Amino acid sequence: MSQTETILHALKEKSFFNVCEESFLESLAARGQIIKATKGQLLFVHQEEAAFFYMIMSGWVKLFRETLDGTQAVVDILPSGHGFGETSIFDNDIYPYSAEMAEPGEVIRLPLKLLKQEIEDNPKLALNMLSTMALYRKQQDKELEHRTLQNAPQRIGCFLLRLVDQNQQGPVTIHLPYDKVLVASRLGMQPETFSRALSKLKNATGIEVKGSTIEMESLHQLVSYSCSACSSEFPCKDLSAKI
Amino acid sequence: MSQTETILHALKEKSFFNVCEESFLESLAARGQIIKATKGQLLFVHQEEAAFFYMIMSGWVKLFRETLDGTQAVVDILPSGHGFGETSIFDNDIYPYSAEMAEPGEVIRLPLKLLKQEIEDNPKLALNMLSTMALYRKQQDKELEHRTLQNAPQRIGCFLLRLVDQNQQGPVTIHLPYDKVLVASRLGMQPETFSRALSKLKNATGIEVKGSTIEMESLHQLVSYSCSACSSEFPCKDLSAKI
DNA sequence: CAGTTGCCTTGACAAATGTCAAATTGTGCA
DNA sequence: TGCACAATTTGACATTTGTCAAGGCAACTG
Repeated sequence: MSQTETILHALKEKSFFNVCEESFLESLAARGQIIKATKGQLLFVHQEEAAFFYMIMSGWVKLFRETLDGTQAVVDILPSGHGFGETSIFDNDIYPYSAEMAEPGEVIRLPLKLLKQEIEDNPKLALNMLSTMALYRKQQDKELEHRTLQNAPQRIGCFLLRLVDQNQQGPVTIHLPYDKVLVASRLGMQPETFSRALSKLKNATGIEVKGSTIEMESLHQLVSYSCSACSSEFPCKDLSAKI
Repeated sequence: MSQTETILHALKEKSFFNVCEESFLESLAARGQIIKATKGQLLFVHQEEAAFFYMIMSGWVKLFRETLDGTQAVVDILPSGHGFGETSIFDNDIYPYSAEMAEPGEVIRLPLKLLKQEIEDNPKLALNMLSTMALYRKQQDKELEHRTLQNAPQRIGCFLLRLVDQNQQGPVTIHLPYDKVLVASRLGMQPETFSRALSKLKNATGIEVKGSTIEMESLHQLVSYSCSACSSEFPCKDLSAKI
């Protein structure tokens, strides 16, 4: 399969684009590039002029901002299937954060101008984008709430719950999707705090921690520990916002 | 002026609606209500079905969520001129937070269905809404960043800077727009922490604090203290996102 | 297999923030 | 004016989180 065909295939998989003509997707795919990126590779930098938006084929992407002295605030860590960088269309074509590969993988790079034009020309796509942004906004609101209401062990518990099918009964095994250091930054805490908070969570809920694998009798233990400090009842209905 | 005329006038003032036909605004206004609300009055509750969106005529509105035990997380505190509740259109017609008057005032209540229909029918309005949401999202991202990178005194300094014209030279006087308790909650800290953090800020930057009035020789003192722990350089270009 | 490296954990301590109670100040009203 | 009430500040202390340094563990390399 040619690179363009691969991209076209990926675009068609996204329900976000299911309101677009085939011809548009073809011209978009023709102008796209697949980028194989190593761990830590920078994709773009905060405040830079935004010429592309991205879709993740594999690996994890960290979105972050940093101060002059290099301290980072992680905005999000996105999995395969997600898109990012597209909001710059409505923000003066400036990236609102930096992006780098947190785990090696491949991303598709697509010209933002084409998407912008299509959103202006195709009202249905604009509506899709509104839905996407509303969902993402809700998630970020919840993130902020968690930083206010939940302490470190509770945030970890909530993070774990979001990794699994929340309706499953009985024993559960969870694998951390990436480095503990990265999880820590994702949750807005230091690696040391993460390590200690995970121990506390273990003592409080009886979960088993072996390296990056976590096991428990049932989700219930985590739920009562973490969700009590959250405004949403379990099960959490928030899905991931995807482009 | 009749109530409907008052509402129509308010709608026409918003650039958000400048892409709409007069006839739409008239029918929207005809279905609107002006609500005079006392301090603390609840406008709607988190998770409730969303039938209306709102525009603030006067007073301040607090958006928040709370856990079962009543602990609150303040999402935002909005000034006169702002709209809220409209994102429910893209979120299953459910309010993503509760809203109450933080200071007495008047709000306009408008049927969400009409707006929803118009956004679906009028692509330009959809684009306006995308811009609004992108701006709001950026602000919330920055809020999250601040909670991560700035300590309490720095967050207060940043809050103060956002209250004034950032380009003015020389002496500056700032009035806190609402209760210190409310400012504290807006910044995600306890009232006691706010009080002490304000003292620290005073010692660190030499600002003068008299009740809810704050004076300083120049903004520069605040800038170097607060903006060093932020990813954006001063002056901050972020305006308020308004419907 | 030993050495190296990176990731993670632990200890010791410091700093920031929260909690509870009490003191103080400010404000509106009788 | 002076009381009553709300808002704010302060003190004392607990808890949480950060910081720096050291140690342990596991994977990788030569």
